[in-house]
Amino acid sequence: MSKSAATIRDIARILGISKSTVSRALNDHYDVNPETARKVRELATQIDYHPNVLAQHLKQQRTNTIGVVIPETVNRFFSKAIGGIQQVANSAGYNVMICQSNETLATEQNNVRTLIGSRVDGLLVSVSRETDRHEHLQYAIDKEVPLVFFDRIIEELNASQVYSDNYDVCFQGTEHLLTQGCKRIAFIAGPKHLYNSRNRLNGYLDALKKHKIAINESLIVFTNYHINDVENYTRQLFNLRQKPDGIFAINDMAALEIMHILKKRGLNIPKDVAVLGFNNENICSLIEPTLSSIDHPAFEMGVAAAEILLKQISTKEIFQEKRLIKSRLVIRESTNRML
Amino acid sequence: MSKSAATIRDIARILGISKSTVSRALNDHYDVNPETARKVRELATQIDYHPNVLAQHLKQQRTNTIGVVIPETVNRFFSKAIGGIQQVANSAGYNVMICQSNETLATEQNNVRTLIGSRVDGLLVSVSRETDRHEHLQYAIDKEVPLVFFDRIIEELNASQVYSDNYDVCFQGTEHLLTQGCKRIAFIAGPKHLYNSRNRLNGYLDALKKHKIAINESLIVFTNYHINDVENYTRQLFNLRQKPDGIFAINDMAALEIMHILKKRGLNIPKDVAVLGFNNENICSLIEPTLSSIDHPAFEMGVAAAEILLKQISTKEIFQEKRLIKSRLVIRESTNRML
DNA sequence: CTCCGTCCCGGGAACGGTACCGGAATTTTA
DNA sequence: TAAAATTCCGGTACCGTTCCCGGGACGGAG
Repeated sequence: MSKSAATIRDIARILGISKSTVSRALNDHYDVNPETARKVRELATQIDYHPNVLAQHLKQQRTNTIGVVIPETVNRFFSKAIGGIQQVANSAGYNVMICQSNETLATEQNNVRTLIGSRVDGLLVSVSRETDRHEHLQYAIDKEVPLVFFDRIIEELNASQVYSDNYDVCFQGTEHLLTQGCKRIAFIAGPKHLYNSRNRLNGYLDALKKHKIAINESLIVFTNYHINDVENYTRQLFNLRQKPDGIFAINDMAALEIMHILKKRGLNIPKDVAVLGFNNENICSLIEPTLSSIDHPAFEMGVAAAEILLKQISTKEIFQEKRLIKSRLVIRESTNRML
Repeated sequence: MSKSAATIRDIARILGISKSTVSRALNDHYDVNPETARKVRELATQIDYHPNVLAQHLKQQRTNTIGVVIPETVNRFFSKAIGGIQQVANSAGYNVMICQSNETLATEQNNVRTLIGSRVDGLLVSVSRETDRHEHLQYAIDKEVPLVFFDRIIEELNASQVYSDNYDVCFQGTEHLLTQGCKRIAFIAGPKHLYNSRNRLNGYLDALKKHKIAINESLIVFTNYHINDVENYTRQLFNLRQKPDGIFAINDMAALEIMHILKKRGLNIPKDVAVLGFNNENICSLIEPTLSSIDHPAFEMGVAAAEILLKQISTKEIFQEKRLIKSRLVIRESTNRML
């Protein structure tokens, strides 16, 4: 026993029956005497038998595992989404294999390849900020590996997607800043080639248009989600002749750093500058002033993505489902000038 | 081609050679004509052949995968550690399978079982806050699955461990608060049965002893890392006749919430109450006052744990290595009364 | 008594690789 | 020129399952 695990043929040998019978007994199939089935099961627990899943997977050509490719787990949005994914997957008897692209295209390509190589039953992908091409994802589709994008989607590809209404909520957030009296709203945007970034920016732009505010290119900053840029572009923005009186930031951490810098400059938030974040982290309600933000439901998106993927796997059909998970504007002190 | 992937025997059939030769060619073994090897490789890329890793794993009785069990990915300490683990693992050609226990013993037991069932080559574990028994981990040891604990270790078990000097750094942190003039330091501790919690608490207690400060039980709070307790115990602490003038919190989020509550009560930090956090999140330097904290090197611990595990796997030896990763006290405004 | 159906069970072929071993063909050495 | 060594290759067993298929035993119906 000790070293190498017990196999089905050990049970067969000890009981003096064939391994086919043991297999049937263990999988409670028909065509097996209840008495022998009982003996098999008894012996199995006794000698601590556990089926070799590798062999099972090889035989039945599926792994009961879904692969997840995300930019990075330290990003709270994604770590929350993983929670949702795992909840759904585990309760359906699936394992989850997580790969981080570290926000680079090259490792994302690697991840997809190795996951497909590991014969995962399906793929959940949120692309890196660098991903401006997608042969690797097309490859998965060609191989007929079920694929669902979530949050950072590639709209051109024929795959299911779970997305949020970035356009609407940014429109709404910008409008909120306008109603607070902001005239010069800076927008900290993400990389241009990302679908989400474009939608968010368009929401901002259209809100300005609706309210007949001229668009000022110098108030729009394109970042790469790098935290260390923040100081630079904040300085630039506030060296303008026409300084911003409102900022819509790409995420809460950036918003916090911006607020920190502005406070050091002696500016009052929200009186002098209103600041709006994105993601609605816990911290938003713990700082001073409390930070208005966009609630971006990560867990729910993970749940939805996993559900769609599992449906796709079980039905073996290749369909394209698009599910919208709504975001929500949460107003706190940092944009509330009415207090 | 289309549906089912190309196999080694497809190549053999097309080239009119045996599959053994193909196998040798692909694994560039000796005993194969360079010319045939070239033809094999050529055809392999041409028909997009990729070895079936399941079959390989089954044959060679190893999976090139390490299993990781952590409480939860939303905890930034662990998501950072995952980064370190994956860096080491991937560059050594290993895959990583991550499971979350969600801080419960039951799912931790499940995780360990399924990972062992999946025949991972080794296990990296940081136990849940509930884990007060460890048959499931002993089981891994009995099965001779290499096992390395990190951060949240079980000292009684005969396995390698990567830990940090919780005792020292808490001693140091407490002493720092004392030198700032604090007389009544509250300590927000973790669950008593966790090794780390005990060490931290002991560091605090011994620092008080060294400075001949009487220990006041009502200043010690045992929590479960639940954020929602914070308001309760903060209220309790400040309803005491002898209110604390210093707080050593279990993590930065708790510290932030405490500061938030105290500020609403009109208390000045650090003058009235000095606050010390734990983990040294980015946010520490972005809030007001900036938060002193303990730098707890998550990434490095992940790296160290993975390194030890891989060494253990490759040498096939069962040894017990204990590696200390030093933490560091980072002093900022929230505990600096000298300004 | 034969025939047929039901209930169990075993043999063996897969799944897709790897590796040992033996042997044929060719080259080197005595 | 015969013997030995080298080079290259194929056959086959095996990893641990699942599953199809064939068949023996037994009972009831004709």
